Amino acid sequence: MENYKLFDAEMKFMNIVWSQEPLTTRQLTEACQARLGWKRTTTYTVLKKLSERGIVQNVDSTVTALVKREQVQQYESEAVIDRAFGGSLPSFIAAFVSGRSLSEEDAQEIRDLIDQCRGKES
Amino acid sequence: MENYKLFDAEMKFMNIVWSQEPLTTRQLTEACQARLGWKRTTTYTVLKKLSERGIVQNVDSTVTALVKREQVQQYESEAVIDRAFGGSLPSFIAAFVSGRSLSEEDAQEIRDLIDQCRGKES
DNA sequence: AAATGCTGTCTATCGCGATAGACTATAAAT
DNA sequence: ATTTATAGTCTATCGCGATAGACAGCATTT
Repeated sequence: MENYKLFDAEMKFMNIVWSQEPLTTRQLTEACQARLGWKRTTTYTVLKKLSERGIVQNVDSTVTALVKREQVQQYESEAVIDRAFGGSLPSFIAAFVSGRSLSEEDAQEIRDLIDQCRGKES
Repeated sequence: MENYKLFDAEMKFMNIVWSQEPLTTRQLTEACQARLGWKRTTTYTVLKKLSERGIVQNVDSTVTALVKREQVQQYESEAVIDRAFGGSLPSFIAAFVSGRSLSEEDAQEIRDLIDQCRGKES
């Protein structure tokens, strides 16, 4: 638990892990081959790197995530908002929806999130 | 107008340009020195790169942005949501607000954005 | 004219992410 | 025991972002 920053290749890799875990290293290399076009050893290289960082685990050829998708997403959301939006969530949302329209489902879900988030601090 | 992707150093640079434009190259190198610790030539290198990509302009030692902050923000918001949130804005917002609370101003601003975004398509 | 100063470019170094080939270890099959 | 297959590591290459030093062009100053 330190650095949840994932680089592009790592993020693609983790998206596969999260959506299919637990999975064997064999399944993993095959999935990375099929979906990302990676060679077997490339998958192992990334796997090793992420294992050392405590993001995933490989025990007896079974790979599982140690860090939840939500944790990485929390990091990512904060990072981009700091980096390009001066820390403002409304700025981010304004940018995303500009020229785009939301489905009623998404709109409602967002309203709920906002309402639910209010009214629980000093 | 093709690729609005800005790398970290470029984003920091552009944040200075956007917030102070128009500015002379001298002012720019000084601002980058003060705020980013960059040497003069580093600023020029980045400036050149971004000029070639049509992001900024340097005419008679006066630097101005050719691409608006909003355009880059639009790109950034879309990129991160694709990359890590499966294209879902609600997922992004949920991640960002988790464990955090919003000011009433931000909350209201977001509600307005969402409402305003609704009801303008088929 | 020589020296100084400022604008701007060119080239180089460093680190590192992305990718993969060569190789080792071990177990199973013949 | 030897071959074959599978798991995993180590090392290497490539590209490129980040950073900056050396240098050239051109005014202005002395």
